[in-house]
Amino acid sequence: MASVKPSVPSGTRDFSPAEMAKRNFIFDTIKGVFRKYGYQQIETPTMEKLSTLTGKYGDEGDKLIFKVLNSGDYLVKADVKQLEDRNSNLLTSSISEKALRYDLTVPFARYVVQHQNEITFPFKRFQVQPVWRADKPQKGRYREFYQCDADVVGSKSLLNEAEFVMIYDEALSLLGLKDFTIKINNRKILSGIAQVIDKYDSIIDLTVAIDKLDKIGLDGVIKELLERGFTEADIDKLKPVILLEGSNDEKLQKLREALATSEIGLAGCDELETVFNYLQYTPLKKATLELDITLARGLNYYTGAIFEVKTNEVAMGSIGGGGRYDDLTGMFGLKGLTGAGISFGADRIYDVLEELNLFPASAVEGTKALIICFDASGETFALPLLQKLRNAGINAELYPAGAKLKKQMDYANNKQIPYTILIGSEEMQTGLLAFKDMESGVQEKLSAEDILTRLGA
RNA sequence: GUAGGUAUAGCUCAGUUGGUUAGAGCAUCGGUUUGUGGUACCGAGGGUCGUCGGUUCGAGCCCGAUUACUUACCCCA
Repeated sequence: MASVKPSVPSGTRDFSPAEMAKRNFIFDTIKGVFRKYGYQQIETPTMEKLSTLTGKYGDEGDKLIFKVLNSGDYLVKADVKQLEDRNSNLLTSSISEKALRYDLTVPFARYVVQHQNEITFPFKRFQVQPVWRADKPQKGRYREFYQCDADVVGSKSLLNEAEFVMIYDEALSLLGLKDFTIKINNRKILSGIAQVIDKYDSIIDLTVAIDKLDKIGLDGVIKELLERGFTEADIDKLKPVILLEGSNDEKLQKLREALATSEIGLAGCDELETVFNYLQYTPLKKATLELDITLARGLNYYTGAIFEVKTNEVAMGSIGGGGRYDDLTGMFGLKGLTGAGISFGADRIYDVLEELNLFPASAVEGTKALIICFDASGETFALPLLQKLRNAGINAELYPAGAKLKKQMDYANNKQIPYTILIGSEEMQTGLLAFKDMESGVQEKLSAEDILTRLGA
């Protein structure tokens, strides 16, 4: 049999022990903060019914859903006409009924509707699981990646929005970031702007264009707006709003003036002001909260607040985002439930922490002590000590089989084990073991009890 | 979907205008050293040069196709 060169599908990755330790540091920190704020963890299946997912992410999104082929002889049940026509799109529905989860929000909505009688509202849940997208991978963009979501359904209160800001602030501060900006905007303000220039129907084009301000600059935005059918007069009205400056309060003030004729726009201003007010009572640790009118985000289902988080320490896309979406569960037949949520981009946070060298040494909790025997006769002597170490909560190993010392030492070095305990005939006779600090090379004769003490037991 | 780039040892990559037997570093294994690792030295294993076809006396190198990977755009986290 020809051997196949081992590799993983593009856009997916293996994670080494060292990487997993760092990833778990991120996940554990974020989960801890979620729990602290009263969010409870759920998980949903890797696969959802295809019908649950289709139509929720727009036409582009539907194409990016990984479909799972039906079990058994799926072609028997395939639609003959579509098969002959080579019509992949239509054929899909007759050969695939399941698909990989595309995000955590839609499965969550399904969960809420399905379990509505068991849930006490407002329901605060968090979820940390991988999602899959059949996208073309590129830098910082994978076909399998993790989302860390916290959402609350069944509460219109803007306290939730304020709490999201606090969660971002606390979690990212705990991860070691020192300078990051939580950008906040409100979909209603964007609607108001579109209303004021009388282009309410073109709100998507409007937001897609101004969202790119920091990427392509004002001239680029103007060009894009012109291409999308906006007039010079529209743009003249837009400019002062897009280029707002000053403190959040000053921006709000100017916005109220600009949006005076738009009821919905003013409602958005009111909401933002309420959130800002709440946050006056809970000072932020490291985050800067910034009202950013150009923040639109691609997701069109946001109806109120919109969040995006960026680090100011390295050049990197957003490391978190979220917002409020009314009628989250409406697509599954449960009307009138509002939801709001945030998400942490764990993979990007990883890159940021790596670049800034912010992973603490404690994140890598490997073996602390390796017992090395000169020959197999030391093994039975070593076992009781090994158990004592482990009972004391010290990660410890006994090198299996009687390998040469060099090999055992190399093993300790490669695994970055800081201490070795050497056992030979002399040690077994005297009961004093060779305790070696692998970094300094210093070796001492210590009793088992002293070794336990030295290792902090 | 659009447009580029790359493909040679387990990994990272050299390889001259096309010319004998395919190169290095790292990694692995063994030895110098049978009670002591990191450093050093010596040695070994490991390749259908992505695949198929073409040009040529001769192709890792030139041409075409194909596949995989990768980068940017659209979009997204």
